[in-house]
Amino acid sequence: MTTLTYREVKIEQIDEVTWVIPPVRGMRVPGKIYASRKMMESIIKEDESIQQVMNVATLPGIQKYSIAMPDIHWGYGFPIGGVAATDVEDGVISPGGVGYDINCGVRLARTNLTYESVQSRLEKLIQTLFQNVPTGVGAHGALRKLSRQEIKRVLRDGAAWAVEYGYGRPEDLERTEEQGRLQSADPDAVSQRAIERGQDQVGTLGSGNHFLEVQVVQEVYDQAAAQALGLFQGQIVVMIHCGSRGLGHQVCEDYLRVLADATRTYGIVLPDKQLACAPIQSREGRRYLGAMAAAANFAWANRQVIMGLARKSFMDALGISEKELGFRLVYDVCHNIAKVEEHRIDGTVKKVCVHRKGATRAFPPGHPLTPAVYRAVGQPVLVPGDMGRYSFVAVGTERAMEETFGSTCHGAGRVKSRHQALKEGKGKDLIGEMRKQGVIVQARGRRTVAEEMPYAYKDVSEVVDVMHKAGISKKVVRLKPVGVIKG
DNA sequence: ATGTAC
Repeated sequence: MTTLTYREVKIEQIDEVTWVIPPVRGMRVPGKIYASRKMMESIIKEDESIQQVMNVATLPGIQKYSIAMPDIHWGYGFPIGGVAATDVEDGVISPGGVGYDINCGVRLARTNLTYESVQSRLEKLIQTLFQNVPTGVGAHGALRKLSRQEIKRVLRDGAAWAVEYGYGRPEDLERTEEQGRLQSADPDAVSQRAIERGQDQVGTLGSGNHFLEVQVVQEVYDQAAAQALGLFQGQIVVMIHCGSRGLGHQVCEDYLRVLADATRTYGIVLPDKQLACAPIQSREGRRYLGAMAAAANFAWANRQVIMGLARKSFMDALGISEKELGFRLVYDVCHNIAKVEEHRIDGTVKKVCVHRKGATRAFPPGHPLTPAVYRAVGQPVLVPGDMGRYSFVAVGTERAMEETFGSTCHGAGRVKSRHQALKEGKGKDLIGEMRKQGVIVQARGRRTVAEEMPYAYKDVSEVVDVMHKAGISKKVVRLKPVGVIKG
């Protein structure tokens, strides 16, 4: 074991994949980072994210540790790949701890199909998906434009709204984190402008790192868990990664302003303005939590509708029945959210507000919030990688409850900036290169493809392996993309 | 992430 120095602070390695930052300069708790030594060295060099872990540790009411996953990188105020739990009674809530894309998340659907059986018709399938699921920054028009009243129902009911309209089955809800609906949602706390932005965007994918991928189960690490999740080697599955679109973005923007004022009102002293926050029990704090929950519900409805569009695309493109297809939700996780949960701290169960920003809930086998169908194996964890290599499915553990407020990593993390990736991708036939590697890509813009190419990302397997070694989440399967639609 | 700047 060893130490590394960051801005004159000695970061101590406590085991192969865990590092602790001592509480210095106003930190109320230590920092804890999961990473290999190699990763840790590059994290220290790369950006401000270690400083952000330390900044988060100064927040009023923070419990145990300011935590970061191996896919940590710089974000607005809080690092992306960070977890912070604050005491519900005397702690704060911060929009920076959730991020702009409220309930950005991932959903995985399984099918009865094998790669072998669809390989020759894959081109048509990807084209059909691209036609049916609107992609791109301003993507709109998957459904008729919804009235303001209807959007309020989306904000209140989440995924259940979409199921009611035929974009899924009631059992999908049992396989969605929080059953696809936070009851604390307060649609009246969402601005008129945010609602207007959402009216035409339910069922749209968006841009950036958002995607819909047709993938193949490439390797099974845990046969029993894979079977419980309905997964098998060679199987075709669909991964959907997107969030709350313009509506969630507007909610974040609106409340950053509100909470910047609240920070002053309540006399909270912060090392960085971007950590703007308010006591959870304050009027401003409660209102943000209500609006955030409403935006989270919008994101669940969005992913549920997209899944419905994908199901229909499969049936149409392949000319098969619903029964032959066997399209079923495996699970849907949030990557960007703050939620009130119960956790054991110093031997007593306490209500805390867990901010997960670029982190995944990873509840263990037996936990009451792990769906009954997965109670024996643990809550599924979905970790997208890059569009060329692979993504992972894992499950949560008891260790996660003890050490990370039931949380694990969420993705690969960038290794190159968007700008740098764009520069290097210029003049290259990136889509052609992907095709040679067996991945059909359909995208709205060439720029997004360049920004999102595999070389722009770290190897997600290294990230997942760190969390596996730490015992926080357990690998179940690896998924290889064969078709991608993007913004 | 985002009607990529009110």
